Amino acid sequence: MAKTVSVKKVAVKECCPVVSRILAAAEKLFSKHGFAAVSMSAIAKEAGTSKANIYHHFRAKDDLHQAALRFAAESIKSLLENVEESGGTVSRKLELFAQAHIEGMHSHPDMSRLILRELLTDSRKRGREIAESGFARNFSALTTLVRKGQKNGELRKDLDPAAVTALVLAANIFFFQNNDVLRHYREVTFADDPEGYVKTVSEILLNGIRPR
Amino acid sequence: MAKTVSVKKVAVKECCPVVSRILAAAEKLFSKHGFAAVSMSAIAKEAGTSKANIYHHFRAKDDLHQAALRFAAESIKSLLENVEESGGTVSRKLELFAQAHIEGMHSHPDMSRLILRELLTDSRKRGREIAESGFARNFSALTTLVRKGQKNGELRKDLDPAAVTALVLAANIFFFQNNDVLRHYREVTFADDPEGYVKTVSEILLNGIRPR
DNA sequence: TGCCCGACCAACCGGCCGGTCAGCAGCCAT
DNA sequence: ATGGCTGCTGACCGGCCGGTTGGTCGGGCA
Repeated sequence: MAKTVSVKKVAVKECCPVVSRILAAAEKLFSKHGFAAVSMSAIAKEAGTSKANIYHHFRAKDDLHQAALRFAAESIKSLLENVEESGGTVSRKLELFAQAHIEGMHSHPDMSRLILRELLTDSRKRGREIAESGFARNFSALTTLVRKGQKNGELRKDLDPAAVTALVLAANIFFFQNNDVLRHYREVTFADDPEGYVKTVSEILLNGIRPR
Repeated sequence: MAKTVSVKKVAVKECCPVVSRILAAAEKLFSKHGFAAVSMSAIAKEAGTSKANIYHHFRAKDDLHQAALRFAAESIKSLLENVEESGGTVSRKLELFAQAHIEGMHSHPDMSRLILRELLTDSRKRGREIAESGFARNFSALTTLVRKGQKNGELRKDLDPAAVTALVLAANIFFFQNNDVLRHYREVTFADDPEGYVKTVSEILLNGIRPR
């Protein structure tokens, strides 16, 4: 009866159809409106079940949020795995990573938004570490790749690899988060063309905006 | 008695001390926890007044949120005004803008977070346009600057000016939003040094990460 | 002095919140 | 048939929510 906050299910993935429906509903609503703005009734309605049934499968609202977050984070495998084995220059790998990263966010917008939202929420919050873990995986993999490029002379050695990594991720996350806003600026033509955006950004990062 | 949703005060700035205290409290709490997660009682407590008194000055919770947002957005003057008259190359001006931009966010974190939070919230929402307006001002001023640099040959002409602008803003906003997360990555050394971060980023953007 | 008006507040309202619980339909083993 | 087990539900709870109300207080003004 103690107020334990441990997570009920370890492998929560697909024990039964209603659970994954609940998780999908939670993911969708939490990512769109935020944790506090979504009621359990709303989630139940979206999942096509009853509120009590959610409490049959999850201990509390916070547990459900954690589970949805964990489920989303699990699905983010290291994007560099496929890229690494593709052969080619580090520059090329960087662009491929960026391409895969932005495409991944685009095809799983709810998951991505859920994680990003948690990332920039108040620290100290439970679940923050889950969001961070997925983020950290990509960050450190990218940094390693940059270091390799510096070692073999393909990239400048006088730059902080973490700063390069931050720039690549920043460009992608910015595009994903602010797409709706950017879309109706007349200066912006790339809002519906993530691939073109990544190409331009890669070109800028690799060769700079000053003429060579 | 009609359910009008117009804003009560046009110049809401400092009609009386308690109003600005309420606005400051709203700005702080909304930016930290989000609209739905903050109760009027909490704002009243933070502002050192009563909930009823807030409703004496603002029609509804949403009105208060709007007012706080408007107040924050008003204070964002075009950061390029001072930069423009500084003379110097376009490259230098770009770096100065970035420096001023990140410093502005750093010294008014609540305002910045409030606006950024609103920016990435569900479209259709009232108040989104307020957040967009401040964003748009900086975006289009920066784009103009980039165009000027392209015209006088200082910057490459084959790059989309909006993409360059997006990259500059992305780098800064990413740094500001994710600072707490980045801080405890061992690869990251620039978390407490925004000036150094901007310098590195500017160098990358101007000259690229490939050796010349 | 008397009065008026805006700033302010304690107490309250209906309603929705997260969370609980007794019990029901179906199904399998006995 | 029957008793228990599982997956699930409608009805309900106390509490907090956004918002209202009736009224106090104090300074300008006649």
